[in-house]
Amino acid sequence: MSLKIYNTFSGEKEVFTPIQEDRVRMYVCGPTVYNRVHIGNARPAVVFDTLYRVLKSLYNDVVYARNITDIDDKIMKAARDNGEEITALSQRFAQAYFEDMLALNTLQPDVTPYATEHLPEMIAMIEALIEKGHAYAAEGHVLFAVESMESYGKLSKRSLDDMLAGARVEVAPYKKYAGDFVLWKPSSEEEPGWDSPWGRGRPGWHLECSAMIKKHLGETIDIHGGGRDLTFPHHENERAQSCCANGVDFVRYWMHNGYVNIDGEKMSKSLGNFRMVNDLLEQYPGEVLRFALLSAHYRSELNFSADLLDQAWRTLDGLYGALRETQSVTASAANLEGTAFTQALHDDLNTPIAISELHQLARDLNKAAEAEKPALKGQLLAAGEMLGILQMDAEAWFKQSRGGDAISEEEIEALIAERQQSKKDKNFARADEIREELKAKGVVLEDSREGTKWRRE
RNA sequence: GGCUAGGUGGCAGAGUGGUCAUGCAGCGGACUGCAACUCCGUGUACGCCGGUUCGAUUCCGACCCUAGCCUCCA
Repeated sequence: MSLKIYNTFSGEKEVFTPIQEDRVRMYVCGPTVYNRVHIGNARPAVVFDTLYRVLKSLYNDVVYARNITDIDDKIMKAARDNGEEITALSQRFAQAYFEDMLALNTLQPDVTPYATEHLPEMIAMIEALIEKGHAYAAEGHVLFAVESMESYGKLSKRSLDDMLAGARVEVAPYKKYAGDFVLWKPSSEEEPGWDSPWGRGRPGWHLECSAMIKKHLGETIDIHGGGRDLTFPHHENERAQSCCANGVDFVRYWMHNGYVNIDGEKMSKSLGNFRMVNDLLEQYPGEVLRFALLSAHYRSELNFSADLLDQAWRTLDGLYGALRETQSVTASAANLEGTAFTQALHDDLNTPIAISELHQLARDLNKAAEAEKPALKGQLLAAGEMLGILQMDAEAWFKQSRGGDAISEEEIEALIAERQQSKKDKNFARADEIREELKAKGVVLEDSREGTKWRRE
């Protein structure tokens, strides 16, 4: 048993070894709360939630932190546009985020730190950086001097020269070097701000994660995750701040998930081609969204479409079908250790392979002799739990609404009863008529020895 | 321009130097009053051109194409 993780820093798949035995500290970048989140934002939440489940199955002491960025220029702008208090707006969208993520069956992280609650820690970190010669104050700003760090750029694999050669940004006059980034910036009267040794102002974006990681997880953590687009500049800068301020290694394993694309293009707030989780949840169960996100390997790009979601839904139907057929079977406790399913997840979280094993388990369960069913059902449920799926009551899964104004359960049951009588009377014409009538309303009937089951589709 | 990924069957999506991914859809069969579910069977797939090799989708090189980062961004 050994978990392997692809480390962005080394560019290789590595055997995962925690700093301390049986103890793992993981941090994942959470949302900036100025908007509902889109499905692309949901991907890291789902991916690292799955990793969290795997880690918990392997280690006793796992702490997972995911932050809320509640101070940011975009939040300030949104609040101004709405004529709303910043805190009211950020709290509203933080709450919305929690609801969306809950719908995707993500477990609650152990720690959810807020940027605005860590100003003293951030200011202390800046002071340490200035003291050690890695930062300087200029015109109310404090900047990180990237040239002061020899390995700056190593995470994102770029050299300062390359970056400046391709730079499309005007260099602010207070910067000593074009690549320097902001640790602290001044706030005007109407802007939110905190008192600091450099005047009233607010922190740069990267600083909060550095400060919160140090406070909640320690100076060196095991895993730091987030979307691929955070590699640079966000994580590169976090790394610079933390390494230089603390003088020790910052992160052992850096993990980055690929994008969710729409029509082959990255989905992003700035492109305006995003699909909001909240909107999608009106048409699809959260479990379908989650499954769709796990259907590709986390480092691959995932092309998002209605077709993808429909396929995900049908696939889950198939898996739930096996559970529905064995509803009377009591699942026995399962040990997934050493199974192909577990091996797949331990191989850099290969969820597509893990899912293919789920299909194998479902097929085995469908074919199994009675005596073998409890064990197989237990395995299927345990594997599903590791992926955060298949935990719903199977009957309820098939009866849940699939959007639109649906026929009620009472009406369905009444028609099924009528059909049952028609069949008894050998009135198959009427029986078929009812089948067709229900099918037109999105209800499929399945006859079996035990009676008639139905599901929406 | 610099840097980084990637191009797999109708679709989604793994993987590998030499019988098989897997799923959805399709087709054939079993089952069924009819269906559905389920089960069984079924597919000339690996961007293009060279090279290495007994053998390459998998290794090497060139080329074409796509996406991403270099600016807020999961």
